Amino acid sequence: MSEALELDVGAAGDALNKLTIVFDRRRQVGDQIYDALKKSIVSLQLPPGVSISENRICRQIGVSRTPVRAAIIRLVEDGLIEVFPQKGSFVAPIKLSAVRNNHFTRKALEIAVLGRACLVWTPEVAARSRQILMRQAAALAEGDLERFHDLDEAFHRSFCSAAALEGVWSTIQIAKARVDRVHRLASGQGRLPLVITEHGDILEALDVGDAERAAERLDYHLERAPAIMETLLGTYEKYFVE
Amino acid sequence: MSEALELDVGAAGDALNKLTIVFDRRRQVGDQIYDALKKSIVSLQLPPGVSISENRICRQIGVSRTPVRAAIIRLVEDGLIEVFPQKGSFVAPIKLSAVRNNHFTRKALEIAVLGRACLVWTPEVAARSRQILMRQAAALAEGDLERFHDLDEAFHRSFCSAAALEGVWSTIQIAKARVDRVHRLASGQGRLPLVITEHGDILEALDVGDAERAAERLDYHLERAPAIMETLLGTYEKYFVE
DNA sequence: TGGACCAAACTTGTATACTAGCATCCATGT
DNA sequence: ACATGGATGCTAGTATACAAGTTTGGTCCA
Repeated sequence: MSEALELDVGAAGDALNKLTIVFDRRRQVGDQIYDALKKSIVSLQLPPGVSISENRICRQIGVSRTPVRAAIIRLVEDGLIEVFPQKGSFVAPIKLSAVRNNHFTRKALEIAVLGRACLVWTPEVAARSRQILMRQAAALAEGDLERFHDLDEAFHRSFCSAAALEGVWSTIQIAKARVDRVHRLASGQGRLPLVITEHGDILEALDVGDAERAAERLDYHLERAPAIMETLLGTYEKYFVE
Repeated sequence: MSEALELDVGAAGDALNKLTIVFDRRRQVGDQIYDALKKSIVSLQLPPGVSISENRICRQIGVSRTPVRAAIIRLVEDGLIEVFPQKGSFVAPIKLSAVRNNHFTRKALEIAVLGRACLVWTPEVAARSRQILMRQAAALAEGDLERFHDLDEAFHRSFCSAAALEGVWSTIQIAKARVDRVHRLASGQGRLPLVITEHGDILEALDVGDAERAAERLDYHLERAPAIMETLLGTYEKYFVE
């Protein structure tokens, strides 16, 4: 049993951003709010600076403040929301220093995982990654950006599965969440087809067992977003700090 | 203004574990409870399996359930507490798979950071790390284990400062928290003086600019705890799962 | 003595009420 | 006109009350 609710989260004076939450009574309310808010923030549907008033949100989706607060606590931990006691809670700006640090973190971990994956790279696991890549290409062709990003995540995650290091993914995911908004901004530049190409390059290197080249290709792939970021600083000045 | 309170957190039937919280009215209650609980869990003062009843804790330290819940939410995120709805909350057992994954994570990140630190290794930053090491040796000589572990953390963290990657430390810290209990168990084996030696080895390699050897020494240093863990599985069987 | 059942005492999840700090705006006084 | 002070309504932090499910322990009966 589930019901759809619509959440208006527009900041005063800003354009209204609508966030739809489909409630599933079996899952805890707090978890669902967390997922919905996180997705909206990472996808920039809730841009940096927007007010996340506990009262307004809980009124609009018809629950109490308690589960909303639980979700916000976790999002603060994720670095996606900033809370100023007695003043308000806001979608965190994109901190340049945090982007640098978490980009480093993500790259170091993904490259390390890739090294392990290369050691156990078999046609079976290769097929799994390649299938995700093909679905990602299809999503791009259909213009389904949300699915594109979901499959992008699945692709990178597949190396963790291959290396039997699934638990490392949760850490990568946290670092990734802190830099993903930059990727989203960068993806507005029509470079999405290159993502498919670069993913393919990584798989090719793995297929021939060239760990070094695979790592180099992954490095290159991940390094392009920060480079593009520099060019975005002017356009989206409001989103960034430091 | 602050006041000291004592918290009995003994599980039914177990020996009582006392946790003292010194409240500082300027800081938020939830944050202080989080710090206190985290420290007690990581230090094994609150061993795996112990019940963390929200009601009992909030009654004993004289606050409401709300800030206690806030702390628990964050500790769940850290993997240190498990919550079973309508059943109870307990100090999480040490999951072998999680230890493996987070050990991998921590090692990959610390080695990557060390590589960067080596590039900018100057006598000044070397002196900072070496001073921490000396204080750690002093803490060991005095038998102050708590300070020993605090300074151990400071030592590892100093490489992040040196590499201007302070933000990476927060990620390392999370992974570290998930494996630290193993280190604590292993430290009961009288190998603490070796920690000082190994830390010194890393600094020596950095001093001569040998990045590869520094990484190798760090790898060796971090790798010994999991090795010892195998021998502890029998003794502390109750603490582990999977 | 053993088993079944029920009640009471727990657990966490959620809702509501209250507190204290901060911002804004309007009224008042100079 | 301008500055100041205060009422008002916002914020998050904390406290309390209620709901719903689980465990436990004891009692009653066979």
